[in-house]
Amino acid sequence: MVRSPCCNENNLKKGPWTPEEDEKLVDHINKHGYGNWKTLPKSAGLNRCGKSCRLRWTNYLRPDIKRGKFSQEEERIIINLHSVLGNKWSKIATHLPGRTDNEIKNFWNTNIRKKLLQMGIDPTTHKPRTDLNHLLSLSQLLSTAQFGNNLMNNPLDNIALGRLQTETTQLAKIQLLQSLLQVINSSTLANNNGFLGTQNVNPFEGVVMAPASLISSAGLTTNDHQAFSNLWSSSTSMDELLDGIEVQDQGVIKNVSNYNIHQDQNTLPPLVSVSHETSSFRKMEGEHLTSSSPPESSTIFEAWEKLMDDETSGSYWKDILE
DNA sequence: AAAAGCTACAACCGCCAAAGT
DNA sequence: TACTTTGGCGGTTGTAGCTTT
Repeated sequence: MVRSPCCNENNLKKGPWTPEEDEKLVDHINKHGYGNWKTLPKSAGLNRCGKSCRLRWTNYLRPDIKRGKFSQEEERIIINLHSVLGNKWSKIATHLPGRTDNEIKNFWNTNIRKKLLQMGIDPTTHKPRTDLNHLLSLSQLLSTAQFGNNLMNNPLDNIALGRLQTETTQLAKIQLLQSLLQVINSSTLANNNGFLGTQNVNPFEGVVMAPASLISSAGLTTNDHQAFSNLWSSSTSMDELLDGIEVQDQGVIKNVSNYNIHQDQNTLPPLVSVSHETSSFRKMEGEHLTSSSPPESSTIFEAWEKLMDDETSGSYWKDILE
């Protein structure tokens, strides 16, 4: 049986609610409660369907609704719960007093989802994105890097082109690094925002989880993961970090320095503690986090932005862009 | 100053499950 | 047991207000 939408019955009003309608609804519910939504509009003197009244009440007029911006704590809770529950907005809402499922859903779609996508995280699975669009950006930057390198083989090569090549390669190198950071960040986000509260995780878990095509196109081998891990934790500045990465002719990572540490080939790549006493992540996040407190989600989201704001790396970017 | 584009959010739609008859 | 009603949920749309060009 196909039912016609209730709001189409008897030319009932649709669209935005007026203050007068709100007042009628609130007055009626305050006096009589809301036992039957079907009959409520008529007895309240509203030309609306019961469903519309219920939505208006539960999503907007209810006295216990908390309005205003979501706090970072609320944002963290939403991400945590979403990673477990998925798009079960009503269930998520039960953990956030005063917030409605609709409000949380909107907040997710307009804010969190975009942030996760920008970080290279699939908002559905909470894992590094494997879709074509994301990989496309990587392949594009690899092409750019290759373009820069091809100039070197051109007989018309000159000083200007050489400079262009150097800068293009450098930019590609940074962008490759950014892609890696996205993967690493997303892994760290998943680990730290999960319920496990893991203190010691391998930041390269995400790299392992990343699509093989991305890894191979970036020229990363297992040894590179290890080397990059070492380089990452030992670098004290963006320059130092970038200096450790050598880009190959084809624009892929040719070599990552700092192979000297952990060269026991019979062991797995070393875990890098996210306590970050010595890591660049720690440096990026500043000193406001204690090693015992779990990192806030905001710091994960903002990690790259902070890296860009960093005096050294920020000017580095500025130089490149200029 | 105006048009176009973007963002946030209220509201609607259609489906589903539980309760009622 | 079958059918109907009702409430709830998640996806989607419409639009007001803001920002950018």
